[in-house]
This record gives sequence, structure tokens and C-alpha cells, in this order.
Amino acid sequence: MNTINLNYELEAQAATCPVHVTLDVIGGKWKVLILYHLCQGTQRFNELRRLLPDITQRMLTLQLRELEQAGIVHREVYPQVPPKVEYSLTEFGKTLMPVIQVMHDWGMQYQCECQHYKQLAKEHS
Amino acid sequence: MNTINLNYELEAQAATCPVHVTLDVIGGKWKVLILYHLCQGTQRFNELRRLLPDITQRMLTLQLRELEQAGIVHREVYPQVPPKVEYSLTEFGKTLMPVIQVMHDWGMQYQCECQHYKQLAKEHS
DNA sequence: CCGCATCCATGCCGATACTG
DNA sequence: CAGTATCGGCATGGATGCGG
Repeated sequence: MNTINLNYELEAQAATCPVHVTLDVIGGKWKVLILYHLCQGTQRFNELRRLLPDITQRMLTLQLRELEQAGIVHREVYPQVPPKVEYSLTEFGKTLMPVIQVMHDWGMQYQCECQHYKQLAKEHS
Repeated sequence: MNTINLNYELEAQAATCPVHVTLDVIGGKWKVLILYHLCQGTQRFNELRRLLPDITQRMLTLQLRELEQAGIVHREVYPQVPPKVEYSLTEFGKTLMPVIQVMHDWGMQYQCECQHYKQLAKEHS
């Protein structure tokens, strides 16, 4: 996927589907949550760890790297001891804020419904 | 995760984080793409397969089940030969349409930037 | 034909320990 | 403090078979 593919028109349509483009950037398991916290401003590595209690150090590193490569996140290393690394949204990354905002708003509004259905699912299992 | 947890205030905060609630519902690898196509209207199982060339039959089944349990998708079985099953958004599921819409719009607008950064990443590897 | 279930391979993700 | 290394489990994917 996502490789140049001249032969398959159908797959090309899927590759350029706008939703697919967005998912490629924020589709990881943790990326939206990381971005949500970076929307509040610059954060250090361990601040993000504290904000995301369930993420492992390894995954946080990996997901931040991917966001960095996608041009969404800026990584600022301060050459000092103890080391200090700060993460922030790039200008391009800030264009994602409406997306995060909408997801935040929906979760806020429909939290109860979600829990209701989750409860039903549990009972049926 | 997502179990009732009276002891850990920090995790409770994470569990009720609105973004987290949304991700619980649409967080699968394929759910957003499925919902995007269901936004266009009712679809039969194999129509969805055609719209999502890269998904396996198995995964489509599983993800549709999860969306059904979450109250997002309605599954209508017609008892006839050949069999026919239609999937559509429930009223609750339709509340997600703005979320999908925003992701669609962002992908549309920033497709070029994304490909640019992807290209850079490829060269550096 | 259409939808679903089962078996199995693979690669992603998590837990833990270790390094500069 | 901010990573890296290694190993193991689980989600994902492919192939195949089943029932209507």
C-alpha cells in the first residue's frame, strides 16, 4: 500500500481517498491522543508519558518519530545533562487541530451513549 | 483498560478523556473508512468489499460487528436466496458524520503536503 | 453466489531491562 | 531524562471450508 502503483486503478482510488490520507497521518493507535495533548502546547517526553498513562515508553518514542517524519511534530533536543527533549506541533501539524477538536467534542457529547452500548455488548457476551 | 477502576484516579481521567471515548468507537484500523462509505448510504457486504479493496473479508466482518455492538451500524438481514445483508448508519451512528467529514476535508486539502513529507521520509531511510 | 467461521502465519505492540 | 534492546503475546491478514 501507498507505493506508486500504475496498474491498479481501483487501488489508486483507495490510495488517494482523502479519508485514507488523513488516516495515514493520524491512524496509529496513539497518535490522536498524543496530538490532543500537544494541542495544549509544547510538552517534554516524560510529560507526555504522564498524560498518557497507558502508553509504553517504546510506543511513545515510535509514534512521535512517525509524527515527526510526517511533518506534524517538531522535536527540539537541548544538549545538556540531564537531557531534555521537547515536542510541539509544527505549523502543518496545527492544521490538524480542527480534526482533534471534533473528535474531542463528539466524545464529550456522546460519552454516555458509548458506555450504554458497551454495557449492552458486555451483557450479550 | 476501560474496566471500572475505582482505585486509579489517573487512569480514570484517561478513561474518560473525550478523545479516548471517540477512539474507542472509531479507533480500529478500518472503522473510519467503513463509516466513510456508509455515510454515502446503505451498502451491502460485497459493496463494502469493493469500496475497500485492501480489507480482507474476515476483517470487514469483525469491524462491522464491533461497529454494530457500539450502536453505530445497523445490520439488516434479508431472508432470501441469494442472501442479502445491508449495512447502514444508525441514528446514533449519524452523529459521527461530522467527524468523518472533517477527516475527509483535511485529507483533501493537505494531500500534497502529506505526500511531500512521505517522500522526504523515504529518502532519509 | 454471499456471508461467515476456522486454522495458521506474520508483524505490530507491550513488558521489562539496559544505556548514554 | 530520554531513549534502545530483546523477547513474547495478540491483533491482523491469507487460505480454505461451510451453510444458505
